[in-house]
Amino acid sequence: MLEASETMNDTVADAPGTGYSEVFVVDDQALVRASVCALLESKGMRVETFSSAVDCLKACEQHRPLCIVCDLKMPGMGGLELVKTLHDRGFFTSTVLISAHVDVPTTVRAMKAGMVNVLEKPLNDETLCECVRQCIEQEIENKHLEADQIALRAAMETLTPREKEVMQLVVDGMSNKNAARVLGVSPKTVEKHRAKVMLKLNAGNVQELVRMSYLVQG
Amino acid sequence: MLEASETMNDTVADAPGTGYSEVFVVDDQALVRASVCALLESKGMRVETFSSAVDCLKACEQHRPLCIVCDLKMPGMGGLELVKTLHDRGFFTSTVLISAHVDVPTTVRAMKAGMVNVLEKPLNDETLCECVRQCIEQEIENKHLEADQIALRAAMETLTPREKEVMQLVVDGMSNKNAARVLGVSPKTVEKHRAKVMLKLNAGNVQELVRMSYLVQG
DNA sequence: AAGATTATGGGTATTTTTACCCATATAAAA
DNA sequence: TTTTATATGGGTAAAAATACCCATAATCTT
Repeated sequence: MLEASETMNDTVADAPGTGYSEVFVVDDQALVRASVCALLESKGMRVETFSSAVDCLKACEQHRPLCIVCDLKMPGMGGLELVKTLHDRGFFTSTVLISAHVDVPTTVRAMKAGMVNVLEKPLNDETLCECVRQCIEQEIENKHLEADQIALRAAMETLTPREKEVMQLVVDGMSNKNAARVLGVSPKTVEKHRAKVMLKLNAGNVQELVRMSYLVQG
Repeated sequence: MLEASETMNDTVADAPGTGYSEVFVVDDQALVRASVCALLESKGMRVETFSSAVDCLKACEQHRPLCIVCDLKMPGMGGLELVKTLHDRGFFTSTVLISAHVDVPTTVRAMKAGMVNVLEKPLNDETLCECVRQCIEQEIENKHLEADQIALRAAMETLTPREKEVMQLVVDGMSNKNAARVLGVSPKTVEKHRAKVMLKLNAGNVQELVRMSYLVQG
């Protein structure tokens, strides 16, 4: 059984060794949940189980695992929609789909949706373990990069609407004078906003600002 | 002087209407080749067929199609190795895998190798056509992006070694004064090189320069 | 040998950016 | 109600970038 993870809701620090679950297992069948959980825990992984995709989504809001193992067909939201929803929210956690009777078109759709693997039931224990292990390894690699992105997004959130507008115009290469004309305000005001943006994002020059803008979006 | 009509094959202009084959069909069975070819040609596509992966590879050297339809199992090189080889050579042409008896693990491997779709034999005519049509559409989209990149790379090639150095320092956010100190030259010289870079790359401001730098590399 | 390219440097002037200072008005929060 | 955040604007001065002009020396090409 799982316990002790109710009072914590930090978003970044969930590498191995912090007490957080590394793997989320989502399946409507209690038997599958139990067996997969037991298997992974026997390999030393911290596992949390959910009986539905929505429960998993809620938990992901609080804490991101390093890997998600989910079923294709579940009452309500299925595995495919789960991954799509996570991706829409900016969570690109490696997800493995498991199911009985998977066909080729479904597999293709799953891979296109962003699944890293599709495994058929009955599950081969060794295959699943190896797959999850690889997911976790790769996910830890990505953590540092993502941490930078999260910090940057947080800093961006401190920008006021007007400051965001000015930032976009600056990133697009507009001079303060032209930006002022576009926004219908004095160049002095644009300078003020621009300076505030640089300060809040801790950017030393426009080049950094452009790079930051690229990092969070296209 | 240049003879444009003969040397334009390997770069940009092979969109529909130029007389080149849009689709390459690779299968060791003549019957499959013939039927797939007939089907696609009946939809107005220009098709070229190959009985082996190596023949297809050779043809790709001369001219890149907009889509490749290939079999999984063939004598010699199979469909998976074909795509991998193409990707290794920098050709990311959308490829569709067709085969009888495809299983889920193979499908996963194919998708990871970069296939855009996997279809089972016997083929559904409508499905295959739709799939190829989508590939072509997307590939044409990519052509323009790639064309931009190629043009940019060409422009970058016109930069002298020193200009490239200066450009990198500028993109990294260094002021002319600091760049001059790094290079051990006068700020005036850096200004000169910088101006030349902006002119040669047709960049209106530093922001554009940073974006260009991002477009060609990381 | 003549011309082009590359790399170097200076002078002058304008524009742009940045860093300080000053201020007011409005709406939301304490 | 006072404070805070947001958005607005001005003045001044230094720093940086840009746009022109001028030049020399080495190397490479024709």
